[in-house]
Amino acid sequence: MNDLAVVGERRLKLAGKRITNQRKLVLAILAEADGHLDAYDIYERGLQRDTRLSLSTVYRTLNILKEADLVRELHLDDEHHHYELDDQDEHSHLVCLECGRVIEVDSSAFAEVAKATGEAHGFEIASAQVELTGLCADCQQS
Amino acid sequence: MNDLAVVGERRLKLAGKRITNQRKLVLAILAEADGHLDAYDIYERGLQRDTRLSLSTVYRTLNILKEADLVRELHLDDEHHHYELDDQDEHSHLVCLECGRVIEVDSSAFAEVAKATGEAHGFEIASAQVELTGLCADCQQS
DNA sequence: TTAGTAGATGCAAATGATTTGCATTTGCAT
DNA sequence: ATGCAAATGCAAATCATTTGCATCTACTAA
Repeated sequence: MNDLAVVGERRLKLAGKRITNQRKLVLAILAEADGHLDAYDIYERGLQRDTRLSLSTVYRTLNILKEADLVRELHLDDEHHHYELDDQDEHSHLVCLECGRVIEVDSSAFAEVAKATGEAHGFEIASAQVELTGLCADCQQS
Repeated sequence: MNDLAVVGERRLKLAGKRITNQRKLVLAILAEADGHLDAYDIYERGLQRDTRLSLSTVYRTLNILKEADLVRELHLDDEHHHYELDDQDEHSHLVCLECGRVIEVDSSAFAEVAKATGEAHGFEIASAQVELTGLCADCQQS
């Protein structure tokens, strides 16, 4: 099992939550994935390992993980949400309008600007969501 | 009628769309508002001026305006979308986690970083959505 | 200016993601 | 090991958004 999942369990317990098989499963899937899964993706992958998993539990678990700041909810498109473990390392998403490909890019530069922007308005920034859309290299040739 | 609404009508016509009373109404409401309306807000305000307006038309109109790059769809929370006229001037949103207040801030600095980030990955950036969350000055005192 | 028509609208029903009520199961503290 | 509050599965409920269809209307061509 991935380190990130272990950390997740620790933090869940700390938040007074029980460590159930389903929660371990969701955490493990999120930790193994390279990111951007939606609830149904997680449900499908989870079912392959344990038939004792329902879509509602996936949603409930995601909400708990979100509240515990263990996962981030992304708005990559407006169909449904996507989720990824919040591993604290600064990155944002580049979404190709043509092929839908999503790549992660370092975004420490954005974080700095965010902090400065917040300060200028008396805000204490908790998080910055940056979603960039455009055309990827491949799709620019059409 | 606001300049922005006039520009909107011109661009709608250019896109081969008809200028109907309902579309004028939605544009006018968006132009007058200081931003961040959701579909229902627009519907309610519209009804006060013209009973001939349905919620579906508001949604259909918003989608058309979105495709014509006349409005931006925001993801300020995960309840529903918010919309604002895309007046081309660079700004992003600061959302207070406590009171929900939303303020607009200049974001040309983000735009620059976005462009550079895109270039570094062969992407041609079309738009950058930046949503910052945190605690506003007032709410920090609690 | 007017008639014809494709495009737009209203209404109600459909959709689809997410949430919830409730009976049953299961972590985990004692 | 035991008990009970928390978690789960299922199906039904929600709620934002979309869509089918009959009716209406903006705009084009005569």
